Amino acid sequence: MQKTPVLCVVGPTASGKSALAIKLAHALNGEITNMDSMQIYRGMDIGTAKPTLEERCGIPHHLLDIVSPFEPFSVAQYAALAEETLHAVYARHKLPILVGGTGFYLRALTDGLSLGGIPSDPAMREQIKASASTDEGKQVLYGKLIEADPVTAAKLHPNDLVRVSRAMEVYYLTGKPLSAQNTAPVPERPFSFCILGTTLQREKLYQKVEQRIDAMMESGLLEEVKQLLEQGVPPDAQAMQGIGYKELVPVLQGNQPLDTAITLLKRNTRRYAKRQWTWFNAESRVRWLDMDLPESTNAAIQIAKEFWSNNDDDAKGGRSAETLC
RNA sequence: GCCUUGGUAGCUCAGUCGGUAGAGCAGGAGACUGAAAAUCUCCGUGUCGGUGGUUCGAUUCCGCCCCAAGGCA
Repeated sequence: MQKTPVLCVVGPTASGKSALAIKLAHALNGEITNMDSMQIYRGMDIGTAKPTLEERCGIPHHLLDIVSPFEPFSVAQYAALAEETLHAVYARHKLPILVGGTGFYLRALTDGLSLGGIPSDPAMREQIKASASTDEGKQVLYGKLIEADPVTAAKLHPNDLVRVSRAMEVYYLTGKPLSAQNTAPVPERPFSFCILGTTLQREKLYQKVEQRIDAMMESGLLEEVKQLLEQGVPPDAQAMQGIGYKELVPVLQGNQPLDTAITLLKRNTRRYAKRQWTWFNAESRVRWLDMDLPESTNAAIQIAKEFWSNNDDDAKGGRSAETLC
């Protein structure tokens, strides 16, 4: 079976993924699919640095604005939607370009995580969360996991409430431990990936992060957060845990001075970038490009062209990078 | 010019009744199977301002010098 070629652009936040992706799409007749866990949400534009219509330059962008900020969302949902989208783009003889900084989503696609088919249960989560609201509660919960699923428990730290909770959730829902769920071998992937990583020197990236956040504030990030709250999006909604949102909510509630919140926002973004580096550095297939070097864009286009022509006989040369809007 | 108080980790500071030092923040490294921008783990050597002296031994006590803040002229 013919595999669907997928060009990926990954990397830490503010390293120039979106801009590079748009150039690649132009040069290679591609369409972009979002791989960012926050840009999927509607009404969250400034804080997620979602490319504006103008920035999209007429390139079709998929999987942006597909979820209401009231709704939770998961990797499994993402993987299903993304697979469908990537195949559909390819069926149109366009190059599918996957862009975003969510490493977990990438892995779900590249490795075909056997996610087990047990969706989350909000009520169950609520209950588990309540039971673990204290330190003792956490210990008790972890103790239960040791009994129910020692294999998973051994892999998790007792403090990692999110994962301990999920393991218990699966156990309560199915009566079977999480570690016994995903035993089927992962089928071969219907995709062939070429992964480009955009990066910058650390200091330069951190500088760009600062500038970007100042620019976001000027563009009305506070107003955006305010609107979400006014629409009734609860502050503990999954969407509101995004960087830029969770820091500004207390400001609007009058519990935090704005300058403190901005300092926190910048720090959290730096730490996020660091986590993204950690994730993508561990992914050996990534071909890194220093976006501070002017030749990187053309190098990316070269790599992409080669990849595209090796994977699709119909690959027609698109326009050159210089003819952008 | 004189007096006072400081000068210890990138920052704010603690401490050593003389046996070469430690918190918070910042930062660094890592993990990650349906919350992933989430969640979690681990990581603290620095001419203790400089220089002489006392001492077996000084970052700690004493002298002088430099720097900073405040006060008096």
